[in-house]
Amino acid sequence: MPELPKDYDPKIAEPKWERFWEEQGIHVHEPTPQSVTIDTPPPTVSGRMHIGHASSYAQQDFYARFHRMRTGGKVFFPFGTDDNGLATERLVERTKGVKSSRMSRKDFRELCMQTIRELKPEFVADWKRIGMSCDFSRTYSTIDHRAQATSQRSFLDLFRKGLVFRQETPVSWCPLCQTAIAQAEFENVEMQSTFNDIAFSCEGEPLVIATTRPELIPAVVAIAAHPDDARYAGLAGKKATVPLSGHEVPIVFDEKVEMEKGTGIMMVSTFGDKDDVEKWYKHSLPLRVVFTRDGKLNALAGRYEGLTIKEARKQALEDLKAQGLVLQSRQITHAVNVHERCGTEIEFLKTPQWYIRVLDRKEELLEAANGIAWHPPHMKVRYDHWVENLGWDWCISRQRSFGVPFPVWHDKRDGTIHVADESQLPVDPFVDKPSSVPQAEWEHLEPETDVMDTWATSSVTPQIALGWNDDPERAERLLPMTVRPQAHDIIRTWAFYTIVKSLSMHGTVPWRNIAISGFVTDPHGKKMSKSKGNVVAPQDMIEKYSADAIRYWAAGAKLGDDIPYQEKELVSGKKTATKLWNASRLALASLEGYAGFDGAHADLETADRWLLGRLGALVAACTRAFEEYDHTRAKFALEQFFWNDLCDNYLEIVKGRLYEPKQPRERASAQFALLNALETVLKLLAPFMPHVTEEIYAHLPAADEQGGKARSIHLSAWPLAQQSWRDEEAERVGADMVRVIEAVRKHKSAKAMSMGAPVGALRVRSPADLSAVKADLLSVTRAASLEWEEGEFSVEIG
RNA sequence: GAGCCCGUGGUUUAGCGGUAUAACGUUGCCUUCACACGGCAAAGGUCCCCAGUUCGAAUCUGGGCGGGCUCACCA
Repeated sequence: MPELPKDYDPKIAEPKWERFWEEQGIHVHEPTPQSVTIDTPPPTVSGRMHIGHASSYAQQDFYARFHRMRTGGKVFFPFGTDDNGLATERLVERTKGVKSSRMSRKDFRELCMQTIRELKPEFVADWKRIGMSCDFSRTYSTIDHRAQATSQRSFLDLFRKGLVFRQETPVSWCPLCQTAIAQAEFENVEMQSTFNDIAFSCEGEPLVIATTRPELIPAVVAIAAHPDDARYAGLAGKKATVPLSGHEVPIVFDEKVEMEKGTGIMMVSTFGDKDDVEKWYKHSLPLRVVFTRDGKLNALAGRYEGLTIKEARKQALEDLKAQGLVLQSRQITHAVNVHERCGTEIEFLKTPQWYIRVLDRKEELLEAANGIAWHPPHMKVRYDHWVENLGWDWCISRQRSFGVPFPVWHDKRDGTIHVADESQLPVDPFVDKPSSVPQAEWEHLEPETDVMDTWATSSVTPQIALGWNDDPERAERLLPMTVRPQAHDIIRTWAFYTIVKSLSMHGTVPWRNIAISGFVTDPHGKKMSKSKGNVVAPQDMIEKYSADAIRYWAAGAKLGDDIPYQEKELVSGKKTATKLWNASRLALASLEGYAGFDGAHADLETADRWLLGRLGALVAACTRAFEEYDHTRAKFALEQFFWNDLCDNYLEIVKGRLYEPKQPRERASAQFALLNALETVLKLLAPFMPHVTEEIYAHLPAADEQGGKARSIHLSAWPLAQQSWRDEEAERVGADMVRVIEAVRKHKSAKAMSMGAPVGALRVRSPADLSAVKADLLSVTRAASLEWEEGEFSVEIG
């Protein structure tokens, strides 16, 4: 019998098994329509993995490993990294000390590619090191050729369906990043601001308007009041004169003006915010743009030209004060939309952009979400809410350089748009030419300079992973995928955009299930962030406690629930692994000479049938929990069984029969139950603790696995919930037996006796007949004798 | 301003109609015979508050209070 060494060292064993899995291709799987397919989130290459990643990816891996065992290896679990777009540009600028604006597009793109190549191996290593069972042999990047081709093909598909359009319209703009951004990239920040009452004039009469943005006064195109506001009814048809610049603007009436706010009458400029944009459209107002793309003021702003928005704000206010036009100023705190990546206040700029239609498809998008099972169900509300409140179509163009290029050229002569042919993807319009256009015409073409939003590509992760670009029909047979695991912060982006794309491209939802994980917070439930300095490096924790311990901790967090991170909680995973190791050591050592139990289930000793009955219930509970994405319930049930039933009670009960059997048969009975329990517990625990269970599994006797032992526990068959193991009578007897053991322990503890110390005669009364387990009870309690009679439970110890 | 989630011993948490689960921590005892990274035992809870439904509520309903998250508010 293969003996287990005394100690288990995860520092050696874990990397060893990770190499084994990879070398043996344990997780490699070519998907078929019967496969369980997982739309793994590609993490953004950014330094290193953090503890939040560790926990949410561990949770995904639980399902992958469970289903892999259940389906005999038919789990498609791809891995990719997201490494294009603004986040990557910023990473490259930071680590290389460069500015993209000072480099050529070509050089910057090359530097980005090179930087990713440098950082990626170490970055991906962290994912392997927490035991992710992804198929790393097909790791993709959202900027590699296949991803670019897939993204471009998706664009062409939508373009040909009329779901993509190009329009010059006011768009949310980040003056720092100098690009358009989408609604989903807004972040709200409370800011201090000054609300100023400014005197405009109307036919010689003062007209007081409150604003926080005096620098926008030169951009004012109208004054607006509520149609029901009696104070301003008389202004109908009149013109107001704008201070500083002196131009005249019409007075319009609009229900959206709040009468109670400020002075009840407001200026409309092009553009201060979303409402200005709305009024501009609604009242067909002229355009007076005072900003440039980099957030400075232009010639139309007169003497403010060249100042930044903030400088101009200050200067304009001073000028107005000097002219006595500021009647009142008060400090207020108000919410301002900023760009989530850089914190810069968002402006609106009329520029040509590419959009995907979503606004007129809200119904369809809401309906689609009903076709996906949300885990937990309440997370769907966030999606619904987002869709209901969409204010813009999805702007997918970015005025940046490191992204997937649009497969588009413009004809200089008449602006005609030419797109690439599907067969030539991926294309870079700076380098390639559209095959549909005769060569003679190429000189008239100029490339589309914008690149796509990173979400325009990460929204096709199912298609990238399933190889849709190479074989669309096959990929479509594999859709929808089984599950999308992701965190709740990107429901409005990643989940939403993926649904938009899949509906548009294939007319189906991208996945049948979506499993939303929570966040790891600091011990007080606050978000972790670099700025708060409360981030935790999982690498250190792996070193200290093992990857299995971190995974075990992550298994304690329900889907959707945030987990407060407390280092001490990693201890329990480590202890569980050690306990498992030691229990296995005992079990394997006591299997010496075991050649199977020759008999039917009913021939097993009662205590053994009790254990197997409990085990059967455990298997059923764990299986159902995993099927329902409720890993915490599986963990809880396992923990109970393993520590209480198996270790504390059963192992103590059968030691006598294992070490000093009165007859070989009672020993074989215990060995049968013990081996089954051990093997089953290992398998049920394998999704949570893949390394230590693999190490122990390798030492299990080969003969006892039905159908032979698998190469890896992770390819072994998930245990069946054996109905034949359930045994009501044995479970009733077992329960009372445990009560007797507890009573004796309590007695010994009260007398300060060792648990191994002998006691005198036991007189036991209990509802269940304990005569069948008398020998086991005498052995575990070390009692001199035992007398049993039926009755209300009681134990007397002589 | 709106929505969603949560509120159980010092901390984290299970249960979700019959007064409560476990871990960590605390205290005491126990080391030949898998494990002191262990075992046993003890102390510690008006299950946020109020009202209702019910024979009975931590569990259901309504209303508060507190925390977290999300969306809106940007003149």
